[in-house]
Amino acid sequence: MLELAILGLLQETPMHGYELRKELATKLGTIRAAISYGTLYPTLKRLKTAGFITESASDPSMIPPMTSKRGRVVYKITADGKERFADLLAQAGPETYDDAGFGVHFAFFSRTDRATRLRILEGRRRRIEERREGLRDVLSRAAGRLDAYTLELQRHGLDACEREVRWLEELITNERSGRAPAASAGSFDIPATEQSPAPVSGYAPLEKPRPHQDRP
Amino acid sequence: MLELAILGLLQETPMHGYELRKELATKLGTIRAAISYGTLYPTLKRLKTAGFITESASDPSMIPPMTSKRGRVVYKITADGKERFADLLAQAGPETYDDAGFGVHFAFFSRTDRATRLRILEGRRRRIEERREGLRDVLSRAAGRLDAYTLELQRHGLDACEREVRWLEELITNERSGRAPAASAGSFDIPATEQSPAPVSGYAPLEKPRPHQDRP
DNA sequence: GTAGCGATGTATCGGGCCGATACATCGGGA
DNA sequence: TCCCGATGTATCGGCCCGATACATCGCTAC
Repeated sequence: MLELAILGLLQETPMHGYELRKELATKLGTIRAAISYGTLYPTLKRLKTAGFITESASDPSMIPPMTSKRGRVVYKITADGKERFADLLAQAGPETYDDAGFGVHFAFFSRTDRATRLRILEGRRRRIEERREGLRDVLSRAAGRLDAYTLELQRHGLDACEREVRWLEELITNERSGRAPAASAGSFDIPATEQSPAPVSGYAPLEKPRPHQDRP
Repeated sequence: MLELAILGLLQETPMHGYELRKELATKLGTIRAAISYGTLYPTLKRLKTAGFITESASDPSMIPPMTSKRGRVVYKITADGKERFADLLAQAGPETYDDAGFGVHFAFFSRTDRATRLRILEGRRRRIEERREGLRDVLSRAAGRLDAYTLELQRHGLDACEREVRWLEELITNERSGRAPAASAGSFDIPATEQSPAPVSGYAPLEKPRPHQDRP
């Protein structure tokens, strides 16, 4: 799952590890607070071995800091990596519908075609509905066997499930009618670039590629 | 974290692995769908090595099935294990406040004294508030840099945070005023045993110990 | 001026947890 | 009778995390 996220970010612009972690944190802040380096670096190594990314020392012309010793390493996606990213984006296994997997896929929906978006949203809805039914069963059947705190936990979980199903329903409706996802709480507006044609989906904006500056 | 949950369930009644997994699933259904055997059995082995539980073949008088070969293994908590459980319940590290850790602790709140309950609820609230602030920062500062789907994800996450903070606030208020946690959505009532004095908290009920029957 | 501190930066290690898999028995329906 | 689903125990490879180590840079405080 992390593989998809890394490939997705590197598709926008090359980066070094530290930067990648920060971008990951802001893009996936809802899913996972901050990715650990103990995960990030081994994953990068794996991706490099698989030929999906290349690592290169940041070109010396751009470094005022880091005189020598151990320079920072800039990671860059390869053609194979882009292909891999597209594959991962489109294919949906069971792990696509758990909390982490769905979050990552959703975060890259602007690079996903509408059919896939709908498939994933519906798969996720199904998953949450199952969880919801499980909780309802427990609450109705096993209520007498559980203490008040456990019951309160289940109730809160059930509530969250119902809320998420409604959210997904709304998103699905929007997708079908071809509208952008900016449904609720309209206090933040969408950048004007949104109207310009985007590579895959036709309306969702890419991040404007910050030019990977080392120092301004 | 799983260690705490297993010890907690075995405190109620001895069980074998399969049963344990099912109980875990209903008690922690909100936290984690179902614990994997690839986690459960190694953990049980670890607990046994540490002396917190003992494993014994289910007594042959109770087995119509499983003629011989490989009988089921019944796990039982030891005195050390009970002590360990109490320790884990009371002490609160950083991992106590993440999603999984908090959920497990909360599920055993009926065996936790009120001071600890309050400490944990407040720690969790703090944690969620931090996440919430992070999301607000992203939404206000980096809004222009992110696409509409990513923004929608953050908005939904922020919403969930705010909701959870309110829930925690309610629980904290209840704790301070000495009320039971059955606040919202009162369609399920609390078993009558609740009035009887419980070991630690004074009012929250233990599960009624099902007599661990193999076949009725 | 210089000492320290926080941000930037790369990397490894042990351990927890997961999904896939293997193996074995039992009851019941096709 | 035969197979399927539930019950049951167990291992293996792999992902991911927290802790830890090490090194540099820029700023502030003394």
